[in-house]
Amino acid sequence: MALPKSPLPTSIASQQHDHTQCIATAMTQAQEICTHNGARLTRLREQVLRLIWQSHKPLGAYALMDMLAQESTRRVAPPTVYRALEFLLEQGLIHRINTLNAYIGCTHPSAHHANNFLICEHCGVAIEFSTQSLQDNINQTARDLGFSIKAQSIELVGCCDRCEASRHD
Amino acid sequence: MALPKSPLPTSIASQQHDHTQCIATAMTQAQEICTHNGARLTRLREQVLRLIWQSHKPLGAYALMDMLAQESTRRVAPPTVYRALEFLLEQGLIHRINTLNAYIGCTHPSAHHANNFLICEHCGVAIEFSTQSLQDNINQTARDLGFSIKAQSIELVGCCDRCEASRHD
DNA sequence: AAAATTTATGTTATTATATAACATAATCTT
DNA sequence: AAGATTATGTTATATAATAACATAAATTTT
Repeated sequence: MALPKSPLPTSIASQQHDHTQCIATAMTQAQEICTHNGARLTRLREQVLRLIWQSHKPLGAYALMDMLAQESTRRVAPPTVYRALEFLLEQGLIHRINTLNAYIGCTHPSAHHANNFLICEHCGVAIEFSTQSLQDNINQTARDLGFSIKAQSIELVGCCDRCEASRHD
Repeated sequence: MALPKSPLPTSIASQQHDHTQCIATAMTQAQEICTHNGARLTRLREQVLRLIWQSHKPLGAYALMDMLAQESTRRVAPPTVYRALEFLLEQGLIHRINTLNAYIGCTHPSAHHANNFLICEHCGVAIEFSTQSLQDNINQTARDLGFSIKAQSIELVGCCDRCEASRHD
C-alpha cells in the first residue's frame, strides 16, 4: 500500500492561503498514515493534532493543554497532552521545535524527511523546508567527519519576508 | 585590534588530545575576547567557563550549579549560573545545545560563526563543525524563501566513528 | 460473547529547566 | 569620596516534562 503524496507546498505557511483546506488535508493524511502504520488516531490524538493545525505557529504543550481543557470543560493534566504529542511525533505527524519547546504540524508527513524550519520571530510562523542539495551537503559533511546521523534538527530563527515588508510600511 | 585566530581544530573533540591544553587555550582566548569586547570575565564567569571546558560534553545548568557548589562549599542558586551562562553566550564563548538543554564551550569563539553540532548519543560528546559550502547552502535556501537569518541552530544527533568502532569490538 | 490481553487515558505527585523581583556587594566613573 | 553602574546573592515562582500507578477502552483469544 503506497502512502499518499503530500499536496501541501513547502513555503506557503506564512502566505495567504485556504487554511481550512490546510487543516482538512492534514487530518485526512494523518488518518491515512495511521491506518497505514496500524496505529490508532484516537479522539484525543485527533483533537490535539487539529489544535496544532489551527495555525502554522508552533504551540507549547501547556498552551495545547489549556485549549483542550477549554474544548472539553473537564480538567486536562500534562501527561494527557504529552502522550498525544509523543504519539504524533512517532507517527511523523508533528515536529518539535527545540528552540521554542513547541510543536507544529508536519507539512509532508508521508515522506521520510528532515526536521528543518525557518522560524519568524515576529509572526511566530515556522516554515518547514527541505532541499536535496542541503540534505546532500549535510550528509556529506557527516560522512566526512565520520558521523552517522539518527536525528536532524535545523532551526533558522529570523524574519520572514512578509514581516520584513510590513515593518517598513 | 585584531582578534586572535583559533588554534583549535574543529573535529578533534572526540579524539585523543591534550585536553589540558584545550582548556588553557579556551581560557586564554576567552580573556582576550572579553578584553577586546570591553566585557568583564569575572571570577564566577571564568569558573563556569572552566567547568564547561572540563569536557567536550554539553553540561546542563543544574549540573554546573552542583559543580559550582562543590567547588565553593557555599550554596549556589540557579540565577547565579544562568547569569554566567547568559554572559558567556553573549560573548560567543559557549553555545547552547537546544536538543539537550545543555551548554558547551565554543571551539572557535573569535570567528563569526554558526551553531552547528554533531552530537553523539553514546559518548555524549558534541562536535562543533562549520563548512563554507554548508553555510552557503543555508544562506541561499533562506534567500530563496525570502527569510533573513538571525540565529542558526543545526544539531545532528547520532553516533560518532569512535563509538561506532567500539560497539563492534 | 465472555475472559484475557493489550492499549489508551486519567490522576497525583514530582523532577527538570529557567526566570522575575528585589537586596546587597563590588567595580567603575567623576 | 560620592554617585552611578554592573555583578552577585537570595527568595520565590514560572515553565516544561516525566514517573508511577489506577481506570477505562479496545483488541484478541478462547
